[in-house]
Amino acid sequence: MPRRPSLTHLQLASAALDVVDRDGLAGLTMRAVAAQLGVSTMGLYRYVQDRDELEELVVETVLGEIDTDPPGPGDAASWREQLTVMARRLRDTVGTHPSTVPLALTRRYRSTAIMRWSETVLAILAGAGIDGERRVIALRSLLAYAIGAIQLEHLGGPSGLDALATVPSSAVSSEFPFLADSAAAAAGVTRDDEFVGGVALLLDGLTP
Amino acid sequence: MPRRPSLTHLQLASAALDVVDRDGLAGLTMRAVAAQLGVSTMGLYRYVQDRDELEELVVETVLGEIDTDPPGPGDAASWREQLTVMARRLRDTVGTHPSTVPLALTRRYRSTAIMRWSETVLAILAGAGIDGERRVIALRSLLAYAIGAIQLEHLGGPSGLDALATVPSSAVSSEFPFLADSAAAAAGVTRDDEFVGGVALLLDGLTP
DNA sequence: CACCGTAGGCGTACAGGGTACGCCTACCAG
DNA sequence: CTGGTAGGCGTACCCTGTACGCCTACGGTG
Repeated sequence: MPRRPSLTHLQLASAALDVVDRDGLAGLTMRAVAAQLGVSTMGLYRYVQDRDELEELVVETVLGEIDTDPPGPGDAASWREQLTVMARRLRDTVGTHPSTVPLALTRRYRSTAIMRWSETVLAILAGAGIDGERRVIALRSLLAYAIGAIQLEHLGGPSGLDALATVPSSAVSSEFPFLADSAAAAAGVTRDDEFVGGVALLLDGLTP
Repeated sequence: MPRRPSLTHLQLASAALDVVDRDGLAGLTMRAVAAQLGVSTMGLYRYVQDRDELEELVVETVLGEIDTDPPGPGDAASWREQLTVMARRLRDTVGTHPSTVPLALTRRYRSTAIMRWSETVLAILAGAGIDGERRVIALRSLLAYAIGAIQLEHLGGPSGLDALATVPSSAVSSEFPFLADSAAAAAGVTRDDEFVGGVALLLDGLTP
């Protein structure tokens, strides 16, 4: 069995991640990644079937950085706090590589990292006495909320709140009075407040 | 001012939407849309700056189909029911064109359709006596949840619940016991239950 | 130590894709 | 009838992803 492979999947993934972080998602090209590695373009196809598989690798790498250990009772006493920590970890980790957000969230992925995250969340929910279908819905809701919130945060809030806060044109104000009003109120809400606030709503809903 | 434009933006948009619904997102090509309209490829650039703008047009068309009239008291008496109706409308409309989901959710859009939706939601929230920053967070949370849920639904649940439900391999079961258990419980939960269940959690959180 | 089969490595080439550019042509004012 | 204006589009270019086939390094065998 002559000639060992000279690259590892991990090298591939982090090279690709470097490219994305530097040149944005549009810059993620087989040629660019190959150049980053000092390898010929086609060399990549030794390690990856497809450009698709390369993207999957990037996503897995990013998601793999999520700390999925159960939050120790030291860090967070109540299950509410523990779930908040988990949600934050997901958001903060993905937020470290903003350009990969569309990738991570659009891709049809069956990520083991997300499965580990889900497993820990389910364990916390179980500890809170939430079971059966109720627990299924809780997990999906938390995940759905986190995904959507990350997206809104990084792709420019389509609610228009941010934009309206900076440019409250009177035309907009008259057609969307509530939106204009909310834009003003939104000025006092940080991204973090917003994210954690939404998590709190869900958790309130879970609390009997 | 000789020669009127022979196409309207609406024609462009619906041709593009036809292409997407037929050939999937990958089939959305300047050439394909042009062919659909019986026009030369470059003809499209009379109406659209960019492929990007074409995609925006598609997104706006889909989102424009959302009914953003306030749900009449006839349809839904309580504000909870009204908000549920609004969330459902968003989800159901986007679900009509599944291929556009990555587009609608990935794109950095400042959609007037979403603004109209937001305005109506804010009005309902105001009617429920929810004001100020609390209302901002409520809107963002509902929107974030809806976006994430739509995504999970159409891009293959990354929680793996669906996959696990059909293939509960023992290896997975032992490594992810809670996930395996939840997969079984998930079998009894329909997509609709799941979506509305998450909305209910948020609304419970909003109810004092 | 020579050799050769095997499997990794990569250069070339091609089929799409987006779009810049410039000519052609239909229309309307005079 | 005619000239100018602005829409319409064919051509051509560059940039992707990737199929294909040669080249080369290695390690077991004689």
